[in-house]
Amino acid sequence: MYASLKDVAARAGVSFQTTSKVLNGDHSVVATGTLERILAAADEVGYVPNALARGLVRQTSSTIGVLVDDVADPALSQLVRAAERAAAAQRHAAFIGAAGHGGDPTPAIRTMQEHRVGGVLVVAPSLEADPRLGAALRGRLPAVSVNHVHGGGLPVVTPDHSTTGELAAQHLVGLGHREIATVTGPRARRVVRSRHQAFLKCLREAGAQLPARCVAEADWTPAGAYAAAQRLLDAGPSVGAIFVHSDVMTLGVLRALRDRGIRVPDDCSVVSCDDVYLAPFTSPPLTTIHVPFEQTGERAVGLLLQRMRGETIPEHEFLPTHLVVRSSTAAPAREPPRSNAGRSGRSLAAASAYRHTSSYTSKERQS
Amino acid sequence: MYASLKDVAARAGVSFQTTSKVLNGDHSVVATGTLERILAAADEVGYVPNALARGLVRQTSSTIGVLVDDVADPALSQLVRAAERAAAAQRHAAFIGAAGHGGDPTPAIRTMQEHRVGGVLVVAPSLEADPRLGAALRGRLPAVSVNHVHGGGLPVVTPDHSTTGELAAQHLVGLGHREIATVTGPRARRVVRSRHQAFLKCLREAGAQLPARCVAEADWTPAGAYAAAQRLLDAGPSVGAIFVHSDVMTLGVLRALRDRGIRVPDDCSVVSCDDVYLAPFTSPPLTTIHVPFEQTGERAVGLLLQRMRGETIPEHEFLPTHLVVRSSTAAPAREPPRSNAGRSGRSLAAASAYRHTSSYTSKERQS
DNA sequence: CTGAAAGCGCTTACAG
DNA sequence: CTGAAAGCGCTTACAG
Repeated sequence: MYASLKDVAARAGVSFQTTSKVLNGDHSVVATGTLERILAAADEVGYVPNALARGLVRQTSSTIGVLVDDVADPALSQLVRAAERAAAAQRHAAFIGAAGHGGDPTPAIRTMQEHRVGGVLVVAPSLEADPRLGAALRGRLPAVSVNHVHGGGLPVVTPDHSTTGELAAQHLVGLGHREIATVTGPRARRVVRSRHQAFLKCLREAGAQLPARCVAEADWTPAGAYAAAQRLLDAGPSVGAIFVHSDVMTLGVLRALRDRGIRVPDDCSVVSCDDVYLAPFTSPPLTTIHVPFEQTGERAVGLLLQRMRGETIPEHEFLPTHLVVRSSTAAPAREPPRSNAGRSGRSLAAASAYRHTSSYTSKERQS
Repeated sequence: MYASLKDVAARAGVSFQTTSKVLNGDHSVVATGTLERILAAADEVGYVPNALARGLVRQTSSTIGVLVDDVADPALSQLVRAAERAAAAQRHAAFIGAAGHGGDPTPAIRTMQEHRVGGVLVVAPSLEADPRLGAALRGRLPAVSVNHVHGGGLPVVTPDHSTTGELAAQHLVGLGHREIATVTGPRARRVVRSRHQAFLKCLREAGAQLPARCVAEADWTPAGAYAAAQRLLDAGPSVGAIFVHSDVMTLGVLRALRDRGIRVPDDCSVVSCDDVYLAPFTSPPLTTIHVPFEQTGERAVGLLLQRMRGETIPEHEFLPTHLVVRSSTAAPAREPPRSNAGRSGRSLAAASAYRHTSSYTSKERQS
């Protein structure tokens, strides 16, 4: 079906080896007439080089594998999109392989190995505690991960999760909130612990507290977060602000609040993280910590490609997050009046200290 | 780095050709002792077959390419996820290539060709009018598309878009609405025209009308839909119901309604399409036409794989959609009283005639 | 400036 | 039951 180098060579009247050199850009090697004949012949037969054969002889591959938990996750899909672009920009094709939701990543990695990918990008936070992931990769394949991998030894580039927790706490405290609660992701996750601990620490430093009944764990889904918010609201009636570990979960939290007639931000402020496309369009628009998923994907692939070229790359790299203020947070309304003046003063200062953005990602969609 | 067949053969004390046969499952061909020795040797050296070499000699490939507009689109990413799974289930690895947002799909297809994919799945509605897409594929590579491709000649499997329009119209009319408006996707798109025309036809049959000022076009983004809804509301004050061409756009429409103090569904009903993960968690939860993105992806890959095996497959296949009733639609409230009794009777009948679901997709997410 | 040789890791007839 | 040959489409020294 495809024309081979030999077909091109025959048509140009030269050997296929010479054809190979010319088509690989080594123009210095031939006389002008030959060059043109070869180029024309390649064009005429519609020559498309065979990357399989090339990979075989060069013992190197121009492909990477992207091992991903869930491409349909709004945050991960952004990351994967950026990763694919970065790979394509450096002329690398990307295999996509589903890690399989807490399932066994081994088959997907095995498939990638069979296809002799030059390296793999790991986008599988659900597998951070799975020893099979590191075991399958370590020492076998160049790899870069955007999440921690059990056993270590893999370069990691991630958004700075502790800053995320800090920014959320500072924002809430700065607005004057003291009755604070949080809906976290699964606490088995490092991201969750990083965010939560930094959040906690900041709160303590500001003299606010976070009793156990004000912490509810959820499973990253809106439904799970809905249930978690219910628990929170049942446990203690006076919640002035909630920090939620993802925009998608915030959908569930907002619904729980709405169901009880609690107004956001008048009765309760909500700050979350991620800043995915829906954040500017929830009701009300979300104040959230922007997590640079695109940059993470782009940078991770950049490092992976360096690594594949034999360069040394950093073991760990953090990408900064920042607060985006929209309309889901405000100073608390029904506090004792004595602190009102001071609080609103602080609140203004706090608001202007942060970057204010209301951009949203515009995107095509399907049928 | 990788052990080869020869390494395994040397260790087992047989020829590498015999090793090849055995490792490919042709156990009948050797004596029991040999079989065991080979299997053990392969295991010891950690043999991983080279798919590149195999593909080269077999002149066939166990890969497909997935050409996609935007992996980060909530609907397309669901489809892609299902497609990848279906491919993996049949032992095919998937390359992912971005068509590049209305840009040139040729480079991505070229890369896939270089890697000798066995076929390509097209998930690129934004390119349905681009002649380059069909030109690059037709007659060169087995392909199946989930959207129309300019010039035709490519098997297409899509959700049934005209039914989508019908279901929306029937639901609204059944509830008693007559003052209806719509926010459509870009009218250059076939999906949009199919949905819109069917919607229009159904409305007419029911004696409702849709004047031009009640039709606003948007670009699939929440922001675009927000602006479109503004135009609608500015043009004619009495809008009792809106049909929106996607859940994501509905985010913008709901915000526009909210901004004007129009309550949903009390003052205005909203029905949309897609039924992506956020639909049960908007404010209010969305009544929407469920579009089977997962099945579409799965089925499309199934057909592609058949096609790659040389089987004949249908030119066009439609997958059914269905209405999911949640809380964004209701019978109109402030109609003249004369028609109230009849309407509420109809409204009940209409509601019970449809499938009622409140499921949401639960999913893992990242870091 | 051009060509012939060797070989990447496999599979597939074909012999023995 | 096992092995030797040929060849998939390339690239990379090495000769001329």
